[in-house]
Amino acid sequence: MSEDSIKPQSMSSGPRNVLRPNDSASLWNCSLSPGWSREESEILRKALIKFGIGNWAKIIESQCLPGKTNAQMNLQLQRMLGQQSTAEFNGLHIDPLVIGEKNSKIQGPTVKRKNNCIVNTGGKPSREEIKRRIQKNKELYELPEEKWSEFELPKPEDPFLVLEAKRGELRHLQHELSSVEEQISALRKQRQLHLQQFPGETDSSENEPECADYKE
DNA sequence: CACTTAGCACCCTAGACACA
DNA sequence: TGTGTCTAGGGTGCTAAGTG
Repeated sequence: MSEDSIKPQSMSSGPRNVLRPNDSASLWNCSLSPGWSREESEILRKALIKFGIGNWAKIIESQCLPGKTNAQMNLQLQRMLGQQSTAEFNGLHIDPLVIGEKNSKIQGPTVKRKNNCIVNTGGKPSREEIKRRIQKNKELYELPEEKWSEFELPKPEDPFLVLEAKRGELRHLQHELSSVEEQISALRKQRQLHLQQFPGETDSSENEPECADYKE
């Protein structure tokens, strides 16, 4: 830091750099982050068991999770472990959800949590302390090699095939949307005809939800 | 209804660490 | 020793719930 008197600013004020559609309703008690699908989370879990916790370079190299950065994966690991500090599991072939399950049961006034993750409050542990914890966690949680060595991770796909699949998905959704729009339009016409024939009846459509959201 | 508060997710960066 | 990587911890903006 060059300016020791200035408080570090992690993010500039004003609008955020990235607009996130997933800035959404509360996701309490949900292990998934909005940016992670259940499948992706499961792939990461397997990759962590196979390559070892914190071995981001190998996971990225395997291309089993294209587009994910080590920062994103680390955040998801923290959610799975249920604790912010990951150092004590570094390099271990463990199931992070086992630790997460254990951490979720830890309660008490001294337990500080952030995003449902236990935050380290007792000062930064020394190198020796971390090594000691790694050894202990290895004895307690490490899975045998014959278990994780046969884990199958998704192979990197041809980006053109991925693009084509996404286009197909988009076409399907567009078709579904126009079908729903047609149904709505037909119902409206039907109702108008009915009201023309029986003008005395009230228009029950007033109680219907607005469909404006469907318009692009 | 407007405002406040609580709690969440994601972003960001300083500093520690590993390695060439 | 320089450089790149990793990660702990803090900041910001969001929504839901609470309150007057």
